[in-house]
Amino acid sequence: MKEVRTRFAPSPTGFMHLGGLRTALYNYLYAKKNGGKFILRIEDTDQERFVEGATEVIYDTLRGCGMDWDEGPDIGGDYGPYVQSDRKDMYLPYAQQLVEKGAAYYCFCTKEELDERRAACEAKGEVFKYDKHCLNMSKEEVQQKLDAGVPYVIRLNCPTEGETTYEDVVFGKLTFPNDTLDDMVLIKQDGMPTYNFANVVDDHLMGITHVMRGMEYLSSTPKYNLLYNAFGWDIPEYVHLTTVMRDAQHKLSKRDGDAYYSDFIEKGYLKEALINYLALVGWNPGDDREFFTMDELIDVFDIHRLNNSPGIFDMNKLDWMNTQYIAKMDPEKYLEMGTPWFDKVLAGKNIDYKRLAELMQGRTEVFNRVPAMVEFLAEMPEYELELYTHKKMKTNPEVAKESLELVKPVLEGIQDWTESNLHDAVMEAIASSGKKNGAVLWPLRIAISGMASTPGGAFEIAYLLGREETMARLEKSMEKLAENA
RNA sequence: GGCCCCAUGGUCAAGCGGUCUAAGACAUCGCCCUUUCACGGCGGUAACUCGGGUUCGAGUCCCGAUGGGGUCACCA
Repeated sequence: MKEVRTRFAPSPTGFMHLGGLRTALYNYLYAKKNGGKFILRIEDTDQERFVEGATEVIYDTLRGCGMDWDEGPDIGGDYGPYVQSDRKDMYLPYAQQLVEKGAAYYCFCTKEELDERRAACEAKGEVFKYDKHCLNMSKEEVQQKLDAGVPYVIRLNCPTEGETTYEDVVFGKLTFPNDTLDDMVLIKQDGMPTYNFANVVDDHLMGITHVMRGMEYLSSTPKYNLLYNAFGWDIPEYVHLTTVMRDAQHKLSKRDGDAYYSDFIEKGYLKEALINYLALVGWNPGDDREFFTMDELIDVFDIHRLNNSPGIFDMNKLDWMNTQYIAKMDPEKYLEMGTPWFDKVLAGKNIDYKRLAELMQGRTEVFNRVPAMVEFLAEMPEYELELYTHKKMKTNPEVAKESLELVKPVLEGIQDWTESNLHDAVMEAIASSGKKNGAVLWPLRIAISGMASTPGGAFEIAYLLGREETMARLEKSMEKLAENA
């Protein structure tokens, strides 16, 4: 059996779209699953779009996610170069070969002429298709123009009758009427190949066996096949992937800040969670498992379980999955990742980050939500007296006042300000007072945090705050209670 | 608009003619646990787009309608 060779062929835009990342992932998984090769090729035939540092973004993202390529621009390989602009001289001869075979032809129509004809067509509400105007030019006439240096493009000569059928792994048999096929340009006026042409030539030259790409290429694939056939090359297996959507009618988009890998990383999503979730949009293992490491994905990945209907990228589920990954991560790693987020609001506050991290790890959904959750430690927030009212805890401002009066001297008597000392002393006082735990602990926590919910109970918060700050906050809250009594 | 693709709960989805009075997960709701929140546990609400066929039998096959998406560049 032939070695499986897949490829990821992004154009360097400076950003990695999640849809693209998923395409890369599936290509990677399939290659690894079959002991094949995963190739990275940069498609930069459009010189006007060149973006500085864009290839690095691609490298960093793929490597960061654990998708190492076997051949690529930076590491080479037997089929290089792997950057299309470095291969630009390779394409014209292939196009000329097609012209000789009669499968393609020179076209001297100018852009302006074409635009005019296109506009006229649209005005009549018709679909514009190149009319093969230059197809029947005599050989001599063509040569004459070529010799005279008249600018030209080379076009594919598509059939106008019949239909083309091909097989796609996820969509099955696909049939297109030939009269909808446009004579696409193969070589542009500047001598560079078009994306479509370079793609076919490169895929063949690089021995790509499985072409996995977005389904937006579904309807141009018949033209690709025309090319393969004209050259007498083997047609690769096609695996068209559905679109990753934001909702039923929109793709993930740049505008909403939810399209790029970097957007998510900056918000504090873990790349492992992102990859894991992304793998599940449009594919499933056939059983109930949802958590996978890269190696596990390689193990279970099956190209035949790819879905053929578009999937919506569910932020809710991503959040949930991210929460799970964070909860399971190494505590030291959490501390390391969480520290910059703590620093945003707690820098210079002398808070025990290690303890804070322990308390926060199980409550963190996405790191960018961390600062808002811990900010109260830096400064006591303004709060409403209503916070003291909690039916289940059997407390209200009245009860709170009493409870705090009970607890204050106890706290003052604690020598060594540790959580367990705090706990033991206060619990003992509560027990001997005959009060309910909640009726004391809820008010205490409110009094020193000003928050309905905090990343820990009264003792944890008191510990984090330290003795001095805790007592200061407590006294202030007691005054507030007294004033409003 | 032409052509192409798609169609199970709010979302991801299992299902590949009978075992579907349709699995699981997220979200949502309720209860339990608990010094808050969260975690966790238990339970609930919630779907085969519609209409024709084919068949003894259809979520599963066919046709049509509807809805959604894609594509129609000397962009990739």
